[in-house]
Amino acid sequence: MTTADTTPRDFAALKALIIERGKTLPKRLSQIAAFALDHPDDIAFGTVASIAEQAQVQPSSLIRFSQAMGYQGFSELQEIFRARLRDRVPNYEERIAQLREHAKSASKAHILFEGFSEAAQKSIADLGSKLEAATLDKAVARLAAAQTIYIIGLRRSFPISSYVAYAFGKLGIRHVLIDGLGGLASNDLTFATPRDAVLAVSFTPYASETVTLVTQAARLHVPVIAITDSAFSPLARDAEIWFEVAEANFEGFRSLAATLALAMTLTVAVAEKRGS
Amino acid sequence: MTTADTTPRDFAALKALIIERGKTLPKRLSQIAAFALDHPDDIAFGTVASIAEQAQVQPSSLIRFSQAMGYQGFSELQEIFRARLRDRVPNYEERIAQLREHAKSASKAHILFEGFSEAAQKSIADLGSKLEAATLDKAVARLAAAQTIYIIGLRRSFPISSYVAYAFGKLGIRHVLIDGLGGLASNDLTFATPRDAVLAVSFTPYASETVTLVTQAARLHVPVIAITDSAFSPLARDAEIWFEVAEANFEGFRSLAATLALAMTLTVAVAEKRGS
DNA sequence: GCAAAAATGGAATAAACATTCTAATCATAA
DNA sequence: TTATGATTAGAATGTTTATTCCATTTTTGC
Repeated sequence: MTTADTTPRDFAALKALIIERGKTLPKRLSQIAAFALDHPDDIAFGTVASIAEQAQVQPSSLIRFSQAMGYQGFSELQEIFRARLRDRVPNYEERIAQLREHAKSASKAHILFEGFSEAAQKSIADLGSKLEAATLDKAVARLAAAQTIYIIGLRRSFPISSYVAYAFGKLGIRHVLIDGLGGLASNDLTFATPRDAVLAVSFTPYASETVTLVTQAARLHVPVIAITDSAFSPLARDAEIWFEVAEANFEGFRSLAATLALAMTLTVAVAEKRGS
Repeated sequence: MTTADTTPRDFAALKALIIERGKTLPKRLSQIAAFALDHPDDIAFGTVASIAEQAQVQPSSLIRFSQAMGYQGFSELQEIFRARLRDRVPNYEERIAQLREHAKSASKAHILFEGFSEAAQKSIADLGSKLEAATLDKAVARLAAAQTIYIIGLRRSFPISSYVAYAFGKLGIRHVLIDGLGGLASNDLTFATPRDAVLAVSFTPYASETVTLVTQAARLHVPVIAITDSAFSPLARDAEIWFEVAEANFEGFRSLAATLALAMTLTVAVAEKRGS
C-alpha cells in the first residue's frame, strides 16, 4: 500500500481527519485517536512502545492506526506530529532571551516595540480566556435597546471612547461622546433617561470626572455598562454590567489592545443586533 | 560518570553553556556546538547517525560532545532540546483553528471578539516582522530633537493621536494635538518651524484635513514623521520618515493594535532619548 | 623534533526499534 | 446458537539505534 493522495500532509488536516474518523473506528483505534488529540507532543517524541503503554494499547495497534489514517506506518504519521512542533513559535522566555541577545545589535526603540507588542498580545489572549459570552450578550442587548448611548472615557481611556464614538458614527448609532471639553462634562448627562445607556471606560487611577458621571448616571437610573480593571473599581459599583480587563504593562505603560478589541466588539455587535 | 549537579536542565542554560564552552572545545566538538546552536530542531528530532552526517562528524563525537556538556550520553542531551519544543507556543494557524473550534458554542458577540482579537494579533505580528530598526531610530532621533511635536490624526486615527498626546503629557514632552475642533485645524501649524516636528497618522481614505496639514508642514520645512498604510499614501509623499502599517480587518473594521503599539514605542523611545 | 597526551575515526555490539505475522478474541448477522 | 469477518494481543523479525572500544591521527609541552 502506498500513501494515498488524500492522506494529510500537515497537522491541521490530520487533526480534522482524526476527529472525523475517530468515532467510527474500532475500539482500540478510536482509543488511540483520542490519545493522539490529547497528547500530540507524546506522539511526536515517543516511540511506538512508549506511546502504546501510555495509551494502553498494543504497539501493533499504533501501526494499524497509522495505516487506517492512510500512512505506510507509524513513522510517517509521527513525522506530521513533529512538523507541527517545528514551526511553533518560541515561548515568552525564549523570545525575551533572544531580544536580550540581539539587544546589542538591535536598536533600543525596536526592543520597546517588542515589549509593547508582547504586552498587547498577552492582554488580548488574557481577555479572550476570561471574557464570558453571557456578560457580552447582556451588554450588547442593553446597548442595542438604548435610545442614545453616552460614551464616557477620559485621559488614558479617551482613545477608546473616541474610537467608539467614531465607529458609532459610521454605523449610524445615536450617541454622545462626553469629552470634558470646556469643563462642561457634567452637563452632558442632564437629559439622559433610563431608556438610554452609558458606556463608561476607566482604569486606575480612575479619572474623577468619569467616576462622578457614572454615579450621576446610576442615580438617574440610566443603565451603565462599564469597562474597568477590577471588582473594586468605583465603576463596577455603579454599573449594571461590567467587564474586567487586565491590560499587561511594559515600561510603566499599560496596553490598550484588549480594551480596544472589546470596544470594537461591542460597537459592531450592537450595530448587528439593531440591524436584525 | 553520573550527571553533575551543574549540568543544565533547561534549554536556556544549556544554550548558555554551549556558547560559553563552545570556543574552547576541540575542533570536532566545537563544530558540533555550532551546529547545535544553528539547528536545535534537528538535534531534537534527529538520530545520532543523521545528525552526525549533517554536522559532518562521526556519531561517536556526538556522544563525546554530550558527555563534555555533562550528560551521560546523547539521549540525555537530546531530551533538553525536546523539552524546548514541548513548551513552545502554538503558531498562528493553530491558534485560529482553536478559536474556530470554540466558536460554535460561543455567542455571536463572542465570535466578533475572537475576530477582532485575531485581527489585532495578526496586525501586530505583521508589523513586528516588517518594522526596521533604522527607520525607527531615525524617527525617534527626529522627534527627540524637536522643540514642539505637532500630532495630527483625525477620525479613525484620532484614538492614536489622542493617546500620543496623553502619553507626551505624562512624560513632560511639549506637544500640540491638532484635533480640528472649531474647524481651526489649519491655524494650529501657523507657528511651526523646521526645529519642530510633525507626527501624522492617517489611513485610507485619508482625512482631507490631515493631508492638507501635512502638505502645509512640508512646505514650512517642518520634518514630518508619518504612520500610514502604503507607499502611495499622500502622507508618504511629504514625510521625511514614514512607517507602513498594514492593519488586518474584520467585518470591515480595521484593527488599530499595531498602530497603537508603534505609537507607544515612539513616545516612550523619544522620552528615553530625551532623558539621556 | 620528539615524547606524551588528547582527540578523532570507524568498526563492533547489544539494546531498542518499527513493523509483520498469526493465533485468539470479539462483534455481527443469519 | 453458529458461522463469518473484523479486530486484537502478543510473539517474532530484521533493522536501526546509541554507545563503547581501540587503533590512528593530531596536538601539546619540552
